Amino acid sequence: MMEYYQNQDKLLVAVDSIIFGFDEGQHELKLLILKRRFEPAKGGWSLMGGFVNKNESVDDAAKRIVFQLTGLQDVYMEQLFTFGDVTRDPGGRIVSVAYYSLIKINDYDRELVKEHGASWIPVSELPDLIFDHSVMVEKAIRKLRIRARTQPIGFELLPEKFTIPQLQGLYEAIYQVPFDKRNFRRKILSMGLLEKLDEKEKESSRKGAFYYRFNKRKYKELLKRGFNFEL
Amino acid sequence: MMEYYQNQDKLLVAVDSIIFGFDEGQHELKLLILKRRFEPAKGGWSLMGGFVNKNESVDDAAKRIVFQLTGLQDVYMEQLFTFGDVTRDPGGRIVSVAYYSLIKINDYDRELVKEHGASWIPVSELPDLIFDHSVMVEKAIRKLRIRARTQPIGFELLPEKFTIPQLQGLYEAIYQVPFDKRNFRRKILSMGLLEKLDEKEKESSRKGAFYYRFNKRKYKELLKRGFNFEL
DNA sequence: CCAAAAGTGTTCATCGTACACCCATGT
DNA sequence: ACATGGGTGTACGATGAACACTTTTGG
Repeated sequence: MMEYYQNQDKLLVAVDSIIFGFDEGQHELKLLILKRRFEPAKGGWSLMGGFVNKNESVDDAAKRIVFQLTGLQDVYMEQLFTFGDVTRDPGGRIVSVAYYSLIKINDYDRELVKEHGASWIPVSELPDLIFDHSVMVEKAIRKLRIRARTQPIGFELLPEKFTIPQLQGLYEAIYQVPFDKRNFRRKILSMGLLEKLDEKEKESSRKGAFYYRFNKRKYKELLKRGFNFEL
Repeated sequence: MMEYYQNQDKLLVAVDSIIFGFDEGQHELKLLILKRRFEPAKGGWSLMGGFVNKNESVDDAAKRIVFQLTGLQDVYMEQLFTFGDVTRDPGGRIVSVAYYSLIKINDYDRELVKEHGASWIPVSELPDLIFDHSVMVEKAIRKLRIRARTQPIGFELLPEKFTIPQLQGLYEAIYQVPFDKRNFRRKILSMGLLEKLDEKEKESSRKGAFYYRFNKRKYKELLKRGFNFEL
């Protein structure tokens, strides 16, 4: 590639990843954070991060970081914000592009997570994080809430087949408030985006709850016609 | 500053600025763009941009860019998105953080704008822009619309005193749809954020329209009590 | 037969939307 | 007196919120 733009400062560009997971059993939204193994701030709780390489897009770097920690590819991931204060990292001048991603909490590679010294922590019990990472997390939660109301991204945190009560539990975990189950069911079904299956989930109740499946095709169709999802 | 993090790639980091202005007379939202004076893509229509210096925050760089072109400080400005594809700029590997800002279209420094070869173009008549700048602009318009409905940022594009019809014209320019004036007036006044003044604006009609002023103090108070603005 | 979660309808208040006429004034 | 934009009220339908009982079935 030709190089124009001489004599300009070059900076370290990093990616930090806010990885949300949902724990069906415990009705909680969790975050994957790790103990830092190097200076500065060695031993502090931190988000998973890494530097963007010269021949790699920032998006790809973010995917790589999540893959390194969880072994997962094709995860829902969205750019959050870029943090560019001069002194945000005492180890050097680093511009950090933060991403958040959603993973099904039972899918990840436990070995990789253990190797990196990472743990799942409920978002309501997070310790202080290094540098500006706590700010990143707060911002991510706010954005996640808006997105979950506005687009059906919450579904990414559940298995392909899920029950209405599970879905409701997920939304309650994201918003930290209880919903009325009649209203919730009516609203979500009235959009016509869920297919009822014949099968029942029988773990969590005697009666059993019917499984549903999200109809992605139909969702895309409706989008084209100006539909907008709103919980 | 100690330098940890050796042997990592450093990249050029740029800021690109999407500068919106509102033309009261013409009921149009305009964008400030310029003809590029250097390679690559010399002569193409471009956003105002520049590189982030080592000892300058990314936010400060964005403010600097807007100041260089318009002579304005303390402008409403918000980070839009970071564009990080490897080949987005054929002149080199550049990560660009895009910002958008709103200015009162009669405030800017005409000399500076002329020096830079910049022009105000209605958003509905934009030419093709270089690189990924058109994508940036589309994204900015989408975000501006959401923000304007959700936060009273539109007010930044009007003088301190404005009339209800002016405000409505602004929103119509942002959304490119007409609103019912009775409903608009009712809704905006029902929030209790506008103070009616005794003075009338007499340019645009025989009868004259009362001036109003946005009450920032009251807005912040309401925000604390969980109020949320929604047009 | 009982505990535990799934599932189901109705009422009411609120809000958004559609809609048409009078007012004030400068020329 | 008339043209121009400013200003006002009401009726109707849609939507969101509150609320309690029946069903199923494993133990």
